[in-house]
Amino acid sequence: MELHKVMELKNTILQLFPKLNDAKGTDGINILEHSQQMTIPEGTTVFHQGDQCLNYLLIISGSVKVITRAENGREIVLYHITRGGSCVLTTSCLISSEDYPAEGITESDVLALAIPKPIFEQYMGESKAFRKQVFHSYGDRLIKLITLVEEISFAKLDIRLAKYLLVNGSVNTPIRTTHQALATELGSAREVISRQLKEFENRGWVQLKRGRIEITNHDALASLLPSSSH
Amino acid sequence: MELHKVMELKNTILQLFPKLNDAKGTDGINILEHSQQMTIPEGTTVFHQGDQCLNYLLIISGSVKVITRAENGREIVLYHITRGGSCVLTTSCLISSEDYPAEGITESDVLALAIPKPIFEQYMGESKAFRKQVFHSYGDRLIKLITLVEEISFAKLDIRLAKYLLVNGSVNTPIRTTHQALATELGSAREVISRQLKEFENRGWVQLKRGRIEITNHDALASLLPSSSH
DNA sequence: CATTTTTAAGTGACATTATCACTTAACGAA
DNA sequence: TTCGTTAAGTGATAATGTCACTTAAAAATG
Repeated sequence: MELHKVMELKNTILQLFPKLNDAKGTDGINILEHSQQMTIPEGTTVFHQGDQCLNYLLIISGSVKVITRAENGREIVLYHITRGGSCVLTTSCLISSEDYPAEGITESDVLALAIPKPIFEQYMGESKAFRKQVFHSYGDRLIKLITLVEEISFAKLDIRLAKYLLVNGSVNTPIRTTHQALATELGSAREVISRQLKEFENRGWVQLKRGRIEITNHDALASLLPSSSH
Repeated sequence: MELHKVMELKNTILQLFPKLNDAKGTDGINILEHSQQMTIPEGTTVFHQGDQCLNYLLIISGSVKVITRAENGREIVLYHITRGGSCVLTTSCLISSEDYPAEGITESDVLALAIPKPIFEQYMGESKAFRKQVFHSYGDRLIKLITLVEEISFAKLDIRLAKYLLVNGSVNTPIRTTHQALATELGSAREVISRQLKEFENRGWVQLKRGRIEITNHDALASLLPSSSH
C-alpha cells in the first residue's frame, strides 16, 4: 500500500481497533504496510462453505451478514460484521483449516483491510495487543451466537420483531426491508412476519408499505419488550 | 505439581492436545509444571454468568455441559466440553473480561488441568502450537453453535430426537435420562418430548421406563434422519 | 414394612409458529 | 399501458409450546 494512504488510514484503523494502539513499537503501522485495502461491492458473497482463506479481514466500513441455509432454502442471519469487526469464521479457517457451515454476503459496499496469513500469524506471536484484539472478536461472536440461540429458543416472535423494529427504525425514519428479509433476520417464515406486522398495524403501532415499515407508536412497541432490554 | 505426576500425565496430555506436541522446546511439559490438576465432582457449577476466570481449563476426563437459561426457567444445552476440550467461554472472559451469557455444570466427575492466567498468556505468545490449540477450540465452538442454531431453526423435533437417541444409545445399551433432560438438551419442552417418545414407542421403535429409554428398532429410527447424517 | 415425599411422566385444552398452496397487489421496464 | 417480477396477503392444516393439572414410580422416613 502507498505510504500516504497508510498515513491517511492509520488513525482510522487505530481508532477502530484500539487494542492495536497498545502494541509495542510500530505494530499497528507495520500491519497496515503489509496489508491490502479492499473495496467489495454490495451483494458479494465474501465466503461460503468450503472456501479457503488466505487473509484475515478487518472491516473498515460497511456490513457483512453471515447466514446459514437449510436444505429447503430457508435462511437465518447468524450475525452481522460491521465497522471495527473481523471475520472470526474465516480466521478460524485460517488457523484450523476447518469447514465453516455458513456464508458471508456484503449488505452494502464494504471497505476492508486484508492481512495476509503470514503477517497475521507473525503478529499473533509478536503482539499481545493484536492477540487480544483477535480474541475479543471471537468472544464477541460466541456471545452473539449464544444470545441468538437464547432468543430463538425462548423469546416470542412479537417481542423479537418489535425489538428489531425499534433498533432499526424510529418514528421518522422508516425501515426499508421486505417481510422475507425480516423473516431471515429473525429465523422465522415470511407469512408469520406478515401476520405479525399486520397485527401491529391494526393496533396502530406501524404503517406498512411495500418494502417499507414506518413506526407510528414507538412506546407501544417498546412496551412489549422485557424491562431488561430498555 | 509433583514431578512424578507430571511425568504420569505428560503422555496423556500430549495425546489429548496434539498441537502441544509440535511446540518448540519443552512448552508442553512446562505448561504442566505450572498448572494444577483439579478434580471436580459431578453436578458442580464450574462457572456462571458474571464469574471471573483466573485459569484456562483443559478437560482431561469427564464432561461439562454449557447451558443458557431463560427467565421462565427453561434451559437449553449449548454444547458439551469433553476429554480434550477447553472452555473457550472462560478463555474469552480471561482475555476480554466480558460477561458470558451461559453457565457450566459438570455432568460427571471431571479431571481438569488449570493453567494460571499469566502462564496461559505467556504460552499464547511463545508457542504457535499452543495458539493453534486454543484457536482450534474456539473454531470448534463457533461451528457447534452455528450448527445448533441451524438445527433449532430448521430441523424437525422428531428427527433431532431420533438422532439424539441413536447417538447416545443402541439396541442393548439403554439411555439413562429424563424427558426433562432431553427437552433441555434439544431446547424443547418436556411434554413435547414425552409425546414424541410415546409416538416412537407406539411404533415399536423404543421402550420407555421411568428414567430410561431402550431402543428396540435402530433402523426405523435411523430412517428418519436425512441421508447426510448417516 | 407402610406411608409420606419427591420426582418423573401423562393428559387435555389451547396458543403460537411453521408450512403449503395458492391469490392479490405494487412496482419497474418494455 | 401492459407485462413480468417481486412483495405481500390468505386460509387450511401441521407442528410445537404452554398451562394447569393428574397419575405413577421411586426414594425417604417413621
